[in-house]
Amino acid sequence: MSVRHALLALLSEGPKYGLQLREEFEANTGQVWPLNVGQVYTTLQRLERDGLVTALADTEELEPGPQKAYRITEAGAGELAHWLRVPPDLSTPPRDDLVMKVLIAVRVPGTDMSEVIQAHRRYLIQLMQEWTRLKDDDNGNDVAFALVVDSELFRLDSVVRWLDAAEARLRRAIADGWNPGLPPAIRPASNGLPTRHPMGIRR
Amino acid sequence: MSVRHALLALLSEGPKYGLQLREEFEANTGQVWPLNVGQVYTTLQRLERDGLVTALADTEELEPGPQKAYRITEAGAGELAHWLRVPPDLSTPPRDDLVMKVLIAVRVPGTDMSEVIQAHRRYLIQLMQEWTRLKDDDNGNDVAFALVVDSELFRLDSVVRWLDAAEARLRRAIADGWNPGLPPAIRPASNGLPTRHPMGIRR
DNA sequence: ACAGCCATGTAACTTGTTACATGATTTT
DNA sequence: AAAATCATGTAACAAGTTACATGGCTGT
Repeated sequence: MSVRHALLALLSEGPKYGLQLREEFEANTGQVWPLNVGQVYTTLQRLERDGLVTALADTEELEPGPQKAYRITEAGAGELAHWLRVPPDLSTPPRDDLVMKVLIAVRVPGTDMSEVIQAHRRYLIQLMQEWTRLKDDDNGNDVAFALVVDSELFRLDSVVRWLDAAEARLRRAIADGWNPGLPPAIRPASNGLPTRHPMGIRR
Repeated sequence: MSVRHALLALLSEGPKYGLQLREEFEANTGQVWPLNVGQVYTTLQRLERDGLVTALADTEELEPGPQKAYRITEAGAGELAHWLRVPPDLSTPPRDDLVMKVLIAVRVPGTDMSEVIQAHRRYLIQLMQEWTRLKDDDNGNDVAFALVVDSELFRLDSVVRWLDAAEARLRRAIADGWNPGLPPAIRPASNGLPTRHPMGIRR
């Protein structure tokens, strides 16, 4: 969702072309987040269509050759500044695959919830160890790399801690006779109330 | 990406139809993760196309009416069991919008990195407070709600801690004379080596 | 009869993916 | 001249979003 703005930001330093944008994007994220070239070109097309960017005329080419450079526009710079200033709407949290898997595992007949949790926990720990080793090897040389790896390590750590909390809570709930998927009526009765999002956003 | 498997899991309890699947999905995630109906139908079509699910014949309808129920197949149950058992490949971490924004903010001329970080930090703290209040109000009544909200709280907390660490690290780096976007040559020289992903995956 | 909900679907669009096609330039 | 790599693009698909269309059923 933010590749668009990332390209805009790189272009705010001066006119650049497709492959160059990909290279700088990947360098700027410590080579941890690959960016496929196809998306660069389609995104540039959309940016141009939306007037945030303009293709350089042949007469003002940076270098001879097949490169097709783009320059950010006034509107583009405005959009970028706005994006930097305003936090995105996070009132409906993103669906998380692993959380979903755990919530679902307890409903699927014949599934050992703890086994699912522990298998994933082991995998997460292993990943964290590998990232930590890579970070130590780099030894703070590449600031972007350190920042991106840190973000991943912080995230993985929070997932592991959630897994532990979730397992404990589920154990307790099940011991208390909680049934995750109380067989719902085929056509559940409506209570007549509009569905209300917990954060107060009416859908 | 996992709505597909979530629907498969719900269908593993017995035949169900579109709107019912959406209702149970949202109930199972504490009404925190909305699921749009259109996606339910298109996902069911893909599941049927892939042989993981079959539409019930009219002669075996659950109830008279316009509902169109689906039943999980052997292949579907197998796919579901596999998904539950095997952790997903996380060796290339997902791009995170906020991390990207910070990495980019330091490159955009005329941007106060600390201001961007602090504005987002305040917003995250506020969100965490709202979720915490909602969770307290519910008082552990809805286990699914508590688990989903916890996952969000854990995640937001890790983001806040990353923001703090990132700001400190960036301050230090800048003080040491680090320049995020050393003006790259228009056509950067290739070092001849294949781009290597940090985790060892060759792209 | 008609308003409103239940239920299924489709259209148009964005973002992202992998894979392939096509030239231009540089290297061997 | 051939091979490699630089550079731009397109096609096809998956997954997600919002919005709209269409019918059946229910309650007033």
